[in-house]
Amino acid sequence: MKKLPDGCVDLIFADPPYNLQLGGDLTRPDNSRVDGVDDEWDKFDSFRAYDEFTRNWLTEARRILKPDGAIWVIGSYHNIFRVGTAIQDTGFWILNDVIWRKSNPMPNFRGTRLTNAHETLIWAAKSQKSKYTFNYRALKTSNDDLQMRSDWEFPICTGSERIKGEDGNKTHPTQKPESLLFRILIGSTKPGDVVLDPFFGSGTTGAAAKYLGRHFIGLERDKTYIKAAKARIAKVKPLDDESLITQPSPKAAARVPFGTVIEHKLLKPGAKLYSPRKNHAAQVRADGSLYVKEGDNEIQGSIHKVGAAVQNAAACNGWTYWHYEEKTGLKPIDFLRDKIRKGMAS
Amino acid sequence: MKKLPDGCVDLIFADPPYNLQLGGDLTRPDNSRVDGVDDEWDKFDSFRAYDEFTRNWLTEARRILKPDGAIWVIGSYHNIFRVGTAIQDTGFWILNDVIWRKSNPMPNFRGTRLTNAHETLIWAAKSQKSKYTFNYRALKTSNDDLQMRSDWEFPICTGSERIKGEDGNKTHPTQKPESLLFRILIGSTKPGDVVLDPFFGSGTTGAAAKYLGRHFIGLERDKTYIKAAKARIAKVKPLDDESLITQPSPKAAARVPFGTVIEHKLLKPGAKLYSPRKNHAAQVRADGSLYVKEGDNEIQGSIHKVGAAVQNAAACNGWTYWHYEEKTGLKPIDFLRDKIRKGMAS
DNA sequence: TGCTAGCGTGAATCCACCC
DNA sequence: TGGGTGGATTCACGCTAGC
Repeated sequence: MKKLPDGCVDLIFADPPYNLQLGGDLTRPDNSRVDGVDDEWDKFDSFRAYDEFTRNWLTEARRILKPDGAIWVIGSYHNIFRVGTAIQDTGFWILNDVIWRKSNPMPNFRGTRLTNAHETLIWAAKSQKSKYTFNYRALKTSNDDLQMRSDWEFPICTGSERIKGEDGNKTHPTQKPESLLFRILIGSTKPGDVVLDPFFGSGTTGAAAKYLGRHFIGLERDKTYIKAAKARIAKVKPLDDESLITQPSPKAAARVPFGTVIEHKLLKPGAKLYSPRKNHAAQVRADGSLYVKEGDNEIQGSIHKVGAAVQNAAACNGWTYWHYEEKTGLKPIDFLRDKIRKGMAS
Repeated sequence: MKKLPDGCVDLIFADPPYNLQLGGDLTRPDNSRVDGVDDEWDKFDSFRAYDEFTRNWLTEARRILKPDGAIWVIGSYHNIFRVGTAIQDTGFWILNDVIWRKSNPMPNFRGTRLTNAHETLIWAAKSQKSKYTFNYRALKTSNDDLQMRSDWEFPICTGSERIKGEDGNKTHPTQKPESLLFRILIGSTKPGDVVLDPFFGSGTTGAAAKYLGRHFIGLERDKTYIKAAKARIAKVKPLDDESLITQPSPKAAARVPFGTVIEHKLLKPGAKLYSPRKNHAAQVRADGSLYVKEGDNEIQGSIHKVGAAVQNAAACNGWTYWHYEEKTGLKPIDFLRDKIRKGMAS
């Protein structure tokens, strides 16, 4: 990185080590072992050591950037706050933080915390005065003519996109999806721009850059990664100039869990719900569970579980089974979900 | 804040200011006045002052927390990286970062950046050792029986919930939605817990806490805000106790050793237990141990140890692994434990 | 060839209590 | 306080084997 001249690249994308601090082994409920990140390159002695590492590469990165250049950095809660602080301290000007919402994250197997379902990206210009590249129209068009938001949904990198060695194991533990890099490059570079990735890894940045007609420089220490990245990028066929348009992904209806209905106060805790024929009644609790007492039998759980239990059925769609009382009669709680979907609830 | 004693609150929710006007003119370390023309110095001093402010209140917050207490802090990219770094440096242990996805964010009118459609929350325990409160079941139930993720969608605070002055203008610039606080309190406090909000503002924390049967302490300098918050909270009607019961964790249930099942004669010594696919069989002994003989291999021990051994697994939950035979087919012995817990066994 | 059930796996700071 | 043990704990999706 030190060998590169001042002001020679338009954009930097960086996926630095996250400084994860994992304990012992983690197993899934089926006793299989989770293959975590235990590589040497992710080990730092302290926050201070990580901060020094971060400031060093960010300072070099800023030197190499053109005056109107910009940087993207990705991370998780383990490191992103330290990276963000260093970005501000080294003179970059933050433009947005962007959330990559994973459509298929790994669950929290022990039920000890929330499912870690996102990663954070920081987009920053070299300085407050930089006239950074932002292809507003392109992103808006690809988003069904709505302004592109700061939260992006993509699946994690799996299947045939994921690079595997001869042994069938993943070559790189943290390969990023190309779709993520596509959007970044489409939104913040022009064709012909030079993109630098100082933590090249499996070469996702290079593959996306070549595909989209951008030049790239990739820096990487590990020879296995370099070899895999070279082979991968060699296979990429650049798009012709006219095809550099992204396709919007059709979105399914937003999922609205029952707890949301209570959080919106469309139903209050303590409210009564009824089965269609009113032969079963349940009480709503603050946490979004239902409670039924019939004789000596007490049941509690989700609207679906409790609905199934009172009917002695294997499964039940609580949204259509449970009803609330209105002047005009019973209405299914699905009606309330619909209100939220349509934005009719404040 | 300095007046509160050590270790007196269970949870802290903080929405710190991120404007850099912290009162008084900024001065350099050498006491010379900051010249507004010198951007770099200005920026540096601003960040330094903000960091000092942040570290001060976080240190006090940590002192006031009980050993097993936790903190939530909300912010945007202007300040959250500095806050997150300070949280780590003052000894808190980050549990999750959570994204509040705004369903109706303010658009970016000039089209110069992405629509800023989210804010970031950090959830951290007082220390790595803290046994923080996490109502896993409650959140999972309210999320239609799926683990709660780290990205939450709520609308911004508008309409009748938004507090307005006599002039019709909003009283507080960044009033948070009660639904957000609702989920935080349901997920990470118990009824009767004490919640502190050191930047009380319009009192959303107090309103949600009172509604959910939690005590609260609110700190605020601005008299207008105090008055508005008091009036607001006075109107809140607390929920009744029954609605506040949340889905209990199985861990909280009384422990029933396997021997008890035999003592209750729900299983007799000598009875046979089977694995789910009936490929392993074990014999129940009077002392509550199991015995398995497969070829020359003899295994004995607890239901868990023997279950793990026959599967060659590191661990096993014997209650769900071993089944007994009934007319209708195999049933897990967990069913018998449930009978005892419910007092249905003689 | 087509469909399905079952298996594998992903940047993870992943247990609690008793003695 | 450290070791032993009871026993709680998973979502989405791609691939494969089998019918």
